[in-house]
Amino acid sequence: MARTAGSRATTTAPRIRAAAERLFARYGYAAVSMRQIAAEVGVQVGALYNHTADKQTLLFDLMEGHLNDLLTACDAEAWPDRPDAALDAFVRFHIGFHAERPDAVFVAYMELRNLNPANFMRIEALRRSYEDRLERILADGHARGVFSMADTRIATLAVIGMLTGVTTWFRREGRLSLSEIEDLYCAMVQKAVATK
Amino acid sequence: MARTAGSRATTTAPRIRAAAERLFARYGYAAVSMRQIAAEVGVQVGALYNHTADKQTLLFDLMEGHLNDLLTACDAEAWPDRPDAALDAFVRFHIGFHAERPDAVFVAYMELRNLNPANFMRIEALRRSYEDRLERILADGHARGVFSMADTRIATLAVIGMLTGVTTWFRREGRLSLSEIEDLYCAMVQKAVATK
DNA sequence: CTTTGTTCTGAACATGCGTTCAGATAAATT
DNA sequence: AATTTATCTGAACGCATGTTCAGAACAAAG
Repeated sequence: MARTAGSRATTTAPRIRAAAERLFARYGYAAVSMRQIAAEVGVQVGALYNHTADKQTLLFDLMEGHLNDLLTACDAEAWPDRPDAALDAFVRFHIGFHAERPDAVFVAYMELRNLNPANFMRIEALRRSYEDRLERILADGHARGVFSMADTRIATLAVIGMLTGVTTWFRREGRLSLSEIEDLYCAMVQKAVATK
Repeated sequence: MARTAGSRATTTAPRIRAAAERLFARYGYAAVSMRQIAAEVGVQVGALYNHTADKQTLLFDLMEGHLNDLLTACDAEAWPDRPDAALDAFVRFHIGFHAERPDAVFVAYMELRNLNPANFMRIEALRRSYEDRLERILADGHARGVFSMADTRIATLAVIGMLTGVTTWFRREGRLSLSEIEDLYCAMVQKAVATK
């Protein structure tokens, strides 16, 4: 037997990515073998190499894809002009976007050390670019006297950290709905950076 | 050749743990081999098994040791009675303690998925126990009318997330000193949970 | 219906893995 | 000084790893 009926790259390639994302998120990049990914897709190991150069590239493509999706979705939002409204929008966007793709988020945040230096730098640049969008909102609010924080960069990191934490414990069946959680975080973030 | 001069368990065992912690933090548990750890210690692979049952136990012992240190240090602090002062103390304690041992923190937060279920439950219980110490401060402040947050549990998770984020970017040679960072976070955390 | 190009299988490659163990050597105890 | 115990070396175990490749099977194009 060789090639089976109905096999096509446009089908197989995304299935490989999906399987890799699931497995990397669950067990970690280094702990997952190409054979496990192949088995999940229902294909022999060798076939993977028709769709990816190697395991490292597979990881990088997942991360880059996720961060590109994030930036694209972020730029597609309708951002209010008022800084406090924009900050609310950012909090809701971040929590919502991340809650929808926990596996991608997990991989993008946990597997950085498994990237080679060149790939690491590219991913870091994308992440920094995302953080900058929040930093701009905070800096704008500060300039217009709506927010008051001693250090805008640290405030950015603090808010990102606070929001990203949600991904580690949020469960759809949990006590609170996503929009309730968004409300709570909006309130806390606003107070944290508000003018006294 | 066999056993070399000056070899003793009281020396070797901690060196194994230290090497494992460093390597696990840098490359991840699954990506590090027992042979790498042995080479770092300056010993043959087989010798590791005089000091640890297996690789999994080595990981678990590192995590458990770190969390026990954390809880012990936390309980040894002199906690002010006033909730706002206690919260400040917690912020400073958390940031300071974690900044001193970045490798242990990294391992304890990133390698949870490499624990077997029984070990995972024990580590999670320790972590939850630490979170409870913050939650008690917040709940106390809420009861005494000093703090005001819609949901104490979520506020706990938000603060922990915010503080833990520091570990991912803090560098001793960075723009701000640790105590400056503690000051900034104290201010933001206090505002986030303050009565309006 | 033949040709062309794509995508698969199945097997192989060298290398590395966690773990075990017999035997050697050093330290501790008597 | 002799004996016991702890700790190490060096080699081996079976198995898994990422990657490659020849050849087979399919889909699409002419």
